[in-house]
Amino acid sequence: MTHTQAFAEPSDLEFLPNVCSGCAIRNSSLCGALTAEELHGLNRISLRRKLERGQHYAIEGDASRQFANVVSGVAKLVRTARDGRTQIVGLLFPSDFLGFNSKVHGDDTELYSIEAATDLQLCTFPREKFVGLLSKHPELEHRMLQRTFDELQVAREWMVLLGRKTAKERVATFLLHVAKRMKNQSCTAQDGFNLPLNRSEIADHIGLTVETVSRQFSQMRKKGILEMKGVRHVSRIDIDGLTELAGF
Amino acid sequence: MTHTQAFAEPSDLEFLPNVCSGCAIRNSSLCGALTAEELHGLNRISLRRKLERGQHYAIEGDASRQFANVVSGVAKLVRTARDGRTQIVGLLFPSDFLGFNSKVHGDDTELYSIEAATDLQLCTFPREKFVGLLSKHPELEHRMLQRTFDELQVAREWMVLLGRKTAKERVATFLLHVAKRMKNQSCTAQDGFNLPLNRSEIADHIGLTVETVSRQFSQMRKKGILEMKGVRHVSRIDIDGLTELAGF
DNA sequence: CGTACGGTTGACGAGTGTCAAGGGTAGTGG
DNA sequence: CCACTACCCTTGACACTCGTCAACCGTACG
Repeated sequence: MTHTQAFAEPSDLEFLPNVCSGCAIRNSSLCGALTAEELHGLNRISLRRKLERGQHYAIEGDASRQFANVVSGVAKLVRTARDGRTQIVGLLFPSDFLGFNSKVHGDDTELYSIEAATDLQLCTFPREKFVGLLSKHPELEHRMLQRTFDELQVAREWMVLLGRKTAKERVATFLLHVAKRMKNQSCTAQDGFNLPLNRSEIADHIGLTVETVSRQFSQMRKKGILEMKGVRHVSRIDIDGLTELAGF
Repeated sequence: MTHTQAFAEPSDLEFLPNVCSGCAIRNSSLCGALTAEELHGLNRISLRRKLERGQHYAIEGDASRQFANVVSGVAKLVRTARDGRTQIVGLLFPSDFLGFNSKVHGDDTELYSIEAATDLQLCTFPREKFVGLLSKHPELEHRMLQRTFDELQVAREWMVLLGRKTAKERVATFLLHVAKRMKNQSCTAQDGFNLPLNRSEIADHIGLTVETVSRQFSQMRKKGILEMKGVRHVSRIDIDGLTELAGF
């Protein structure tokens, strides 16, 4: 653990590659494990990519050729059945990493579709190059491991939600979870946040129908636990009230 | 990637520590990343531990001080609510690793109870020593990463099950999953396998009630998709039939 | 201004949970 | 070896939450 994980000092900034130097997730993402010189190397093989809400970045079953960091916006991991049932198995927020869906080596197929839930900016790199970096930088692999544990942790909490919680508990848990992740980023804590998913996507994430989600929102608004401006913007939530409702 | 991952050759065997040399999971577990000499080191700090069905290895909220490999038997990761609702968020089969529930470093508390679902043999090591090994052996960390991805993958498939599948689909998926994992190990493929969970535990794993699980078992037996000898032993399953029922 | 899409609300129904009773089975002790 | 007990499993009757279907509303956009 000899590696520096320090936040970029002003003196460091001038040495960062152009793209990386202004990057909002420079330190919170995996890249935080890399020195300025190493970032230069990564920057040469990386490509910024913008997607609009609803666009697909990858499709379930396709070969996966790229890795990426989420720079801004929210992406969703989606599994869809032939009969139309869908489940969102993960949300990716800024500084989250995507593309490692199963095996680290080998030509893999995507296990889930990756879609832009909101307008999205990604920083992508070719698969092989990144795997090469991994084996050269133990600290990078270490961060990756840590991140994967965190994702596993989130997935298991979601198993509890999907397996045992009531509709009300699910919506409360969802709101708390999103609030936590949205406030960690650019959005100022004061003025609430925009939901990264519409009602139908929320339903697909917490295992309900649109109608049930909508009804729960209405009830919570009526009780004053939740205040909204429009259908997407949450202007205030009662954290304690929601925590009470969230169960477990 | 200079490290050998070769299966133990006869000539290697004499150099293995006593306990490790006869270990059923020597190569399939994380230990497969270590050389004979390294295993000697690990063996000195490791401790075999046996638990009977129902015993707790760790309790949710306690500090976690050990890591362990499952040598034989099946362990379950359990979350229980104050009102009694419980969800099993993971099953650990032989060669699976346990104890890394969130942070790699730091004094962590267990996020789930770990219980012996069947009679269980573990190979345990103190937390700090193992973390030390990790940083000295990139190959070990690499395997760990791979394994964690696999677990994440399983967790997400389970999210699909818990979020969107019907009772029948859940039971079918569960049977296929368990059959696959049980047959990979000692049990001879011919004569079926014993279910590692009772009906109530199965219910807690797939998000149903005991009664619903029982009814689905009965229906499948009636249809001839499932044959059992006693309540625990599955003597035959119709893989294609179950795959059909499993959905998605 | 019209259209399309997403959101909300209501009426109703289905699938699963709840409650209750009875049957098997394994383990224990006489 | 049998009987007793406790626990697990199974089955049935009924209830309830959430899903389905349908209508309507609001907003965004052409």
